[in-house]
Amino acid sequence: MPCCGNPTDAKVAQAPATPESRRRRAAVLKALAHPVRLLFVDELAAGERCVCELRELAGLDMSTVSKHLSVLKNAGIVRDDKRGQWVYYHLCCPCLTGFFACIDDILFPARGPAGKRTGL
Amino acid sequence: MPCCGNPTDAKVAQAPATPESRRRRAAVLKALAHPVRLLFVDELAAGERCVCELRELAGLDMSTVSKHLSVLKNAGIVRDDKRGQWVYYHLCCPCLTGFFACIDDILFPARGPAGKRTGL
DNA sequence: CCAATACTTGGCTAAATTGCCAAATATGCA
DNA sequence: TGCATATTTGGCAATTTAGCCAAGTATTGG
Repeated sequence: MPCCGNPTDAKVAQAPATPESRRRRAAVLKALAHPVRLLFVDELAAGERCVCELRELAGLDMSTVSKHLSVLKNAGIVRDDKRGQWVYYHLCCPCLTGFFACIDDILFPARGPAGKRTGL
Repeated sequence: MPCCGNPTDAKVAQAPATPESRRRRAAVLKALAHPVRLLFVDELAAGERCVCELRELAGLDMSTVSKHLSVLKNAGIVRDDKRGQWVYYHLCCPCLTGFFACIDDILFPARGPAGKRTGL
């Protein structure tokens, strides 16, 4: 069972958002809001990876990769697991696929004109 | 029918992400990644609102509110509709409720320890 | 123990973000 | 027309972000 269920189940009837819940949700969104971090999330959806694998995938400096991963970790999106010389990262929540389908509906609406937007 | 369907339907079996799709998804996430903009999205989920209503809700300068709305608009999340003296904003995509349920599963995992995270 | 590999942290710069104020634009009413 | 209200835009200061390099820590192999 995916952790998010589907939009018609009980999860959706959530408590009203509060300033605090919005602040925390914004923090998660902000952590995801970078192309390189989305790349890592995509990759980790297929299984755990060590930092050097992700470094090669992204083609960035190891320190940059490490900082991106710490952003994801602090947001609760991934966890790390040090085994010997390597640190392996994995996703905490498998729900992100449905999540991205939702974003893509904003990007590529199936129905009606999108209206004008810039720079997306 | 919600625009996003549920995680088990065809929407989820999407084309593999590309650098471009990640860039665009990141842009949507970034637009949502602010507490005030989440407040507006919550409010607009109940129906259209004019800028001055949102201004009062947020307690911010009108110019600040206008800029937040333009961020949401440029990301394709809301549209505006000028009627007389007022500009009304409304959500483009009703899928955001399920979307937030997914974020909340990261924030409040139902199963297992969350591991350490900071500053969320 | 020493060197190599894996990773993180600190520091720097350039760029982006957020909030406000002030000014410009648009609409409606008298 | 002329003023008030609604909204957007420009500009500024403070803060944050993203990338790199350099330096520090940890683990393995010889």
